[in-house]
Amino acid sequence: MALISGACRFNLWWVHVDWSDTSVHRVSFSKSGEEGPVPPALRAYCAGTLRETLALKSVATEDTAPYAVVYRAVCRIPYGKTATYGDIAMECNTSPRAIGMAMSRNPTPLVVPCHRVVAKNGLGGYTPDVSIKHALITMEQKD
DNA sequence: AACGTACACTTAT
DNA sequence: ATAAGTGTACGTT
Repeated sequence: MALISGACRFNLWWVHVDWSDTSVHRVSFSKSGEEGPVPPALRAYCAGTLRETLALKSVATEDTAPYAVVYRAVCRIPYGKTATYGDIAMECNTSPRAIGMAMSRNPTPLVVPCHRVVAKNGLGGYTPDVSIKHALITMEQKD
């Protein structure tokens, strides 16, 4: 199976996706890009027409992946809602710091909705830019 | 309100 | 094998 590389636009950003027909391998953001093939569900999500958690498989949730357990817990966060690092940590029987590390190393943002994980007191951080996180949360919470 | 420490885990030396 | 870093949380000052 060949890897497909494509991109679609979200807000003011481009979402680059490396994926096969069955699972997503890598998702990244940049300010410029070119239209290309992306999973239909992901495209719909970026367009704001898919109002639920992506059901795509990600390499991040494979059993062999380091933070698989954490990523699965993150996927459990319902669309439009958020959880704190502490919440996830409790679910995984781990510490908030491990969650932060897992999120920062998340190979597939969006597919694993790490943007729904926020700090207890506010937004928390995000790479490459918190504005993406904010835009995503805003989009999910708007009617 | 600010500071320090503890939490679990990964990556680099 | 050891040390330090990480998008935190909580208790104490």
